[in-house]
Parts: sequence; structure tokens; C-alpha cells
Amino acid sequence: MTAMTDPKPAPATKDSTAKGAVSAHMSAATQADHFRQVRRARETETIEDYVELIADLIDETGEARAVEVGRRLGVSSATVNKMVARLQQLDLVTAQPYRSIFLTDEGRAVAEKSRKRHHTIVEFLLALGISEKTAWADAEGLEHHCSEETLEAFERFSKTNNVGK
Amino acid sequence: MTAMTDPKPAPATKDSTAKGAVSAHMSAATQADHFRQVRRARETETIEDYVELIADLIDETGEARAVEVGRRLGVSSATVNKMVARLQQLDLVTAQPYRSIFLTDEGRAVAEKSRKRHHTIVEFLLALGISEKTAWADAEGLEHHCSEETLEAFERFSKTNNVGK
DNA sequence: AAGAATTGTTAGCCATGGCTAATAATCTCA
DNA sequence: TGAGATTATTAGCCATGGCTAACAATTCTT
Repeated sequence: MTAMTDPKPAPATKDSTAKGAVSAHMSAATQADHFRQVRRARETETIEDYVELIADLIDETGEARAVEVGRRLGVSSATVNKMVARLQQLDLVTAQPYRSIFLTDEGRAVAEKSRKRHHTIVEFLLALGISEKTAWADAEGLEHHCSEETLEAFERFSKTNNVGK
Repeated sequence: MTAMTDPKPAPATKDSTAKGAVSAHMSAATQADHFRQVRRARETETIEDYVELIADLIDETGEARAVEVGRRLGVSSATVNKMVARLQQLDLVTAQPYRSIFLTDEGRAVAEKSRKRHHTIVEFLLALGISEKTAWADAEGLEHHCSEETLEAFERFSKTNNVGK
């Protein structure tokens, strides 16, 4: 194998295409855009997870305390604390020291949107025949990476293939 | 609104349930597990993106150069360089200074797995009626967050609702 | 009301994965 | 061959989002 020492085993005109090929479908620039989009989504997903959970806690138990947020997220209180500070800067929550956390209008809006997406995805996975357990687990990861177009398709599908519910 | 000064607006026995409620479905511990799982997935997804892309480049053009990886990922060469060092530590690639990047057997295996998942998801989205453009964009984000169970369901669906292809 | 238990805060640490700017190596071609 | 273009490397910066440990405030219980 000369490959290790030869920096250019195959000059390959740059437009060649092969099996796993993605270049058959898009330019490098388009692909880069997709990846950039994913990276952007990754930045907001932590924030959305926190906000959504805070909303859940307020609606379920009447208030959101840092300990409980940490417990549900599987994260230390110190981490929650730091994140809450960030959420305040972003005007998504209000909080005073040693008091519970409240959502701003903007935070509430973000929470509702996340919640709706989450629900759409869980319903969809269930309609597809996925088990409850997996549906809830996967939804947590998938919810931040679905475009509007895909979410709409999911809703349409659930509506028609609506099983038990 | 007394809420801002009252740390406990509603003692709420801790088992209460409401509209957005997730607690109706699982314990805090289970929910924490889901989030932990998502965080673990986030750690591997960057790695998988790089490895998958390197494999694509090797198969398409005969070699994977850092510039091109950067171009397609929408990232600087410096970043690629640092990441390649990490991939080497993980035994996923081999690389010598100023030479192109090669996959180890393990790297190749990771790439194949990612590629397969990616393909499964694109096919699925297309079968669902999503546009090509969106299917490719969404797949990039979704591929790291699907359990085996869900991927299998996607495959089953594509097989039966296989449109054009 | 005092002490114990719980909860919140802060400081300081770490890895990840981006970036720019400066420098070095390699490659191309006139 | 040697100059210019391309590509790679390195150093140093930054934000994010985790962590532990030490300490402070609050709340609960007796």
C-alpha cells in the first residue's frame, strides 16, 4: 500500500462520484449549509430543553425549582444555576436568588413551541408503531432537528394513522 | 402578582399532573436517562459527521484532504486539523502531516453505520413525501438521534411506501 | 426557636468544538 | 527550477455546558 506516503493516490477530477456519494445530490456549499444548520440547532437545543422542562414543572407542580430541574435533566444544581443565568440573559426566564424560576412571555412561547413539536413527534412515532418507551426517548433527541415541513408531514401521518388514542 | 416574592406559590404535593405534563408518563429518573442519552448522542455526532464525510470523500474522489472536509462541513481547516487529531486518538483515522486522511477499520465501520442510518432516514423522509431538499437537510440532524427500533420502523415504512425509486 | 435537612450559590476546574492569524510545507507550472 | 498558489499546522482565543467542593440561605421538624 503506497497510499500512506502518496498524498495523491487518485487525482480524481473533483467531480467524480461513487457509491456512498452525497455529491451526486448537492454541492459542497449546500452540504456545508446543512451542517451549519445542524450546529445552530445544537446551540439552541439545550436552551429549549431547559425552558420546556421549566414550563412542565410550573404546570405540573406549580413552580420550577432548580433541584428538580437538575433531577429531571440528570444534571447538577450548579449546572442548572449557571444555565438559568444564561436563560435570564436571553430573557426567557426571570429568577431571584433562592426563589423559584418563572418564564417570561418569550420563554413561555419557546416552551409552547417545543412542547408542541415534542408532542407531534411522540404521536408520530407511536402511530408508526414504535413502543411508548422508545418513542419518548427518541423524541427528546429528534425534536430539535425537524423542519416545519417534516413536522407537518408527521402530523398528517398521525392524523390518518391514528391508532389507539 | 405575589409570585415573585413567594417562593412557594403552590405546594402541590409533587405528584400533581397537568396539561403539558410529562410526569404522567415517566419518573424524573427515567426522564433524566433520556436526557443523558441525548447528551451522549451529541458527543458522538460531531465525530460521526467527520468520519462519514471522510469516507464519502475517499469513495468519491479517492482521498480525503482537510481543506475539502472543511469546505463540506462549513468549518475552518484549523478546526478540521484539531478534530483529525482527536479522531486519531480514537483510532478512527490515520494521518501524517501534510498527507491525506485514511480511515482505520474501526473508522470505516463507524462510517458505514452512519452512512446506512443516513440513507435509511433520507429514504424514509422521501417516502413520507418530504421534498428532496428538506429530506437531505433534516437527515443530517436526525441521523444521530434514532434508536434501532425507530430505524427499523423507518425501513419497514420505506419498503412498503416506496414511491418512485 | 434551634438544629437538621434541603436547596441555592459560587468558585474553579475540564473537554468540546468553533474561530483567526501567523507560519510552514507542498504542489503546480511557466 | 523557483515563485506563487494551495494546503496544513500551530498557537492562542472564546463560549458552551458539564463537574465537584465549599459555603450560604431557606425550610422543615421537633
